[in-house]
Amino acid sequence: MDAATRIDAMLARVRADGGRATTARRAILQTLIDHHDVHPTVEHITTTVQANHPEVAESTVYRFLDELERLGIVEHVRLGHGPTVYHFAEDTNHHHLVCSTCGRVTEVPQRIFDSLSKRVLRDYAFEIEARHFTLAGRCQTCDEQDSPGVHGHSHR
Amino acid sequence: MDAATRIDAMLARVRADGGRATTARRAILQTLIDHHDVHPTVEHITTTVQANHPEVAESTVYRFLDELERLGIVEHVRLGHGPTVYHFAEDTNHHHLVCSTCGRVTEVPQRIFDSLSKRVLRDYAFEIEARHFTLAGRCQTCDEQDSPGVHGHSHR
DNA sequence: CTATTTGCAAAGTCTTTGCATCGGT
DNA sequence: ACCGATGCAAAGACTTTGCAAATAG
Repeated sequence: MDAATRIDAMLARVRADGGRATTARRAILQTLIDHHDVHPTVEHITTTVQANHPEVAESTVYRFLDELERLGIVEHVRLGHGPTVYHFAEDTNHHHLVCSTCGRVTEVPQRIFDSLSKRVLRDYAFEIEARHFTLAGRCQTCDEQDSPGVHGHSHR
Repeated sequence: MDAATRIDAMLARVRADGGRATTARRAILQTLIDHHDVHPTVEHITTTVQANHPEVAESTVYRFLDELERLGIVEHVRLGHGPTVYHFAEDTNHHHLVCSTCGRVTEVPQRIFDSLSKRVLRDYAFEIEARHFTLAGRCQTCDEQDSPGVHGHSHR
């Protein structure tokens, strides 16, 4: 499915909810698609959109992302100390490992979590929200870089 | 180990790092101990401390928590849209399931995550930081309350 | 005594909101 | 035309920082 088609499909859901398909919204969705691999922030999205549509305001991005989240199209995660990052929720068949040193995102399939989810549901009567399976850690590259040091103070 | 002893032990680590044991710091640690089950925010901690020490400023709490985190004594988590919450890092043998509806925290033992961690390390060369194993979801009580609705919009 | 810590206030960062105007349907 | 969306600016929530005074060691 190409980007234009995906955008139309998502805007169809927006309209089904009483929302409208505007230029700014198309551009925001385009940016989300183009940068889906970097978990963009609102600032990142706004700057990118403004390259072609200089008038688009940050508040528009915030408001549309809220709406997309309400519709279940995107999710947000707040890692570390920085601003919130957004990504599509539709990618329901995989989750993310975010390296807390280099920020690289590794995708892992949902099935990795299946047995854990089942066990927690059975033993603790708690249904984990799959979309919050974003886990922090260290990728191999960063781990090798300063493995001599044991503490790994990052001092933010 | 009683609270006074735990506080002394933690202040000993602070002093070993060149820090000092002050009244405000004792009160903050006492509050962290008393409220360890609710993942307190800075505001929560400050208000509690101020009951006995009205002069203690919020900035003091922020600064001391930063230091405790740097020393590996506490960790922070940012869930949903609200402020950062803090908890002891020492509780290394369990993790938290936080209900996104009622906020209740369920503790689960570390071993639940062991096989997942190993698998991710082996297959993806990624070492998950155990302390970020806080997972969101729905507890049974909340799940039963509005199970008829399928979507469960929470509107933040 | 000296270096760290504190309270206070100001500044900073990220996010939300009010409102007149604009634009999609 | 109608009602939702937008830009802008202001306000809000949370956090950090500067600095002189206070205090631990």
